[in-house]
Amino acid sequence: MTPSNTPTLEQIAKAAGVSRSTVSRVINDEPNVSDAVRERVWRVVKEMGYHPHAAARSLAGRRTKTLGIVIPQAVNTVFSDPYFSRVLHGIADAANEQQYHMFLAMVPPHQEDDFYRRSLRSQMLEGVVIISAFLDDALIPRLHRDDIPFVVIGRHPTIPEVNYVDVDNLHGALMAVEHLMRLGRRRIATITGPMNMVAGVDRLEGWKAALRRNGHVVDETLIAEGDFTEAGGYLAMQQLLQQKPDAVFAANDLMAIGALRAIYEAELRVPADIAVVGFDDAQVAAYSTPPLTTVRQPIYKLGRTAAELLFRILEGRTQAPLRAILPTELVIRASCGSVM
Amino acid sequence: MTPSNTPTLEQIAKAAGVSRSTVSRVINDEPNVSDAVRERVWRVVKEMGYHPHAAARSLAGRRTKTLGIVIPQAVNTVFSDPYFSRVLHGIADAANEQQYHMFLAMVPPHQEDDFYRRSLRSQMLEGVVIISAFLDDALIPRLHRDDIPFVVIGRHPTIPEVNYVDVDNLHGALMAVEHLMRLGRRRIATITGPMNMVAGVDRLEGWKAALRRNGHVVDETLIAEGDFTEAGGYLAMQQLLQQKPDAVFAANDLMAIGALRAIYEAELRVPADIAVVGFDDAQVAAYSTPPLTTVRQPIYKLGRTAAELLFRILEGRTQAPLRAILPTELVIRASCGSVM
DNA sequence: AAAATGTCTGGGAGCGCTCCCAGTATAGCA
DNA sequence: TGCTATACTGGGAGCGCTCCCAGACATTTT
Repeated sequence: MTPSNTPTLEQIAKAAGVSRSTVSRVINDEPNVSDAVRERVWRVVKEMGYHPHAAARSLAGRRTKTLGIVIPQAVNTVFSDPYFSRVLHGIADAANEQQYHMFLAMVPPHQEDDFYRRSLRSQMLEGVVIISAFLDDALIPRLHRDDIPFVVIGRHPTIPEVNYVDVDNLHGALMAVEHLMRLGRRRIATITGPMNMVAGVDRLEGWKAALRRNGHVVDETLIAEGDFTEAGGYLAMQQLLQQKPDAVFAANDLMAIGALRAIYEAELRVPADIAVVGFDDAQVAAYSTPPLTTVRQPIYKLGRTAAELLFRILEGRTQAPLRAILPTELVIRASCGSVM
Repeated sequence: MTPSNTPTLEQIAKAAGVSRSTVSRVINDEPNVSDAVRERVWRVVKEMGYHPHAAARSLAGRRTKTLGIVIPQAVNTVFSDPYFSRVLHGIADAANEQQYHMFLAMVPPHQEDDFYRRSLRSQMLEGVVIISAFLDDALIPRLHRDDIPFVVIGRHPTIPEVNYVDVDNLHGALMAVEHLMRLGRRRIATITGPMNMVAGVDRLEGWKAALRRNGHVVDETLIAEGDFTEAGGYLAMQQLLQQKPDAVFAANDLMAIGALRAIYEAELRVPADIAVVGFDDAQVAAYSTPPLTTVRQPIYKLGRTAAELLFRILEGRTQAPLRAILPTELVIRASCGSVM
């Protein structure tokens, strides 16, 4: 399939009048080759269009210079933002800097097992970045058991040795809710994410923490579970409207936009009657009516940092579980009522 | 790094009391192995936790069972929709069905060359899917020259032998514009995409075709070039407002949303004063105010079809340039004025 | 002066598989 | 009964590299 006229090391060696070993040294930039030889070899390499054969390399040496990226496909449908592109972008930039290749696995539900054997155990990957916020992901305990180096994007609450990168969901949510309090809101409801995702759980915790810290009681009737989709936010808001809240914190922007829709249909105004705050600072947030106050998370950085941690693990420069928590930032627009 | 206690074929063979060849036959589901032996080997394979070594396999055989996905990073920033996730999703599903692995390359601008050598020529990839709508992509002529099988997502106008998948941009745009005409609009402007992307060019052609087919003259002052971003759409619309159009066709939804913003700032109403139609049916389209009439394109299918074409090429079942044009569909919402 | 160090080069061994060919046993047919 | 077709099984060769060790030579040290 691929051009079979690709020359091998041996052929280059012959053409340059040196040995296989010397050519290998040259193309790998190793020392102990005279300048004259080095130059001659490079010339022949260019002329003959030599490209090292990846499989041969990783069979002989042990390095594949490849990292895996695992995305459970179910997650994909939940984050229907440019979330993935941006995370991948971050990983890609880090990988490129280290001359690493990226192997992408979008794992269909209930096929983790098959996939695991085919891809992860084939020694094709030096390490893995998992984009997953599912709490019950089966892959994580497995990778951990099999000693395959990996970093998860999204905190892992149950296995303490897991290396992960996450944003400070709790603090971000807390900031958002306290902002609403400062603006005089009293009955602050929340639309949560799915409870099998850390992001969902942690943002709810942030909402609760804000209430407690400010002497409010946590009123369970002001909590409605959503699923990170617009439709879910809409339904959750309809339910919450019966509790007559004067503000709502949605665990992501898409649900906040669904909430806006429900509020308008009930003929209430935002922010006059109900203030709305989202999470993510997705593109839509800036263009909704009114523009959404939201908690921005550094998605690109999340990907980049995950890859960087993985490289540190691969270089063996560290033993301890590695983790990074990136900061979030409150972006104030019109929907919370502080800008009219 | 990866568990080095992974057994090899030879070790399995010894443990099962058979030869290397027999084990190879068993794990590859080849015929000519007695049921008793087959079963015994499988048992030992499971017990010892054998997993074939990918690099060894592809060095010995010639198949890597891996396809590459190339995304010029610049494109990524232009399509800031879930576009990529969905395309990847489509490719992933097709790849999974064929037990193929996916190799992801997000190529930074001006690094095509380096990347090309490292990844594409290393015989790691059996074929490549290119997600690229840039007309001047340097990779395409190169792959073509080097005889590496590939399929491009997005029509390629200059090299006739290129295999590609695209949506019917021209017809989609034409439908949208004719829809506006049927609603009585007379001065229909357009905000184009970048002119170095086929999607941009073809959608503009569709707008022109609709005008011509219906006896209008093509008024160049009703054309403003955008860049597929919200901000670009906003600026283009501001410019177009001076021509007093009664409708505008934007080459994607994000620009349409930017146009809405410009129109509101000029204190005009949509659709009463100006009707707006977008392209893509991105998620935002349904939630803008008013909801956007738009041309839906089957993004998931685009990815899936590209992979399927590639597999057909790899199987050698075809010689001729392979291409597929997928249909678009007009989604009517409020912004065009036919639903009030 | 000989010995010790350092620089450069070549070739053997082997990574873990697949492919091919040569066997051996069993069945099928004259 | 022989002889050929057929089902299995084993082992050599080799994919294109990297790693390691040994040798040739130049340079420094005692």
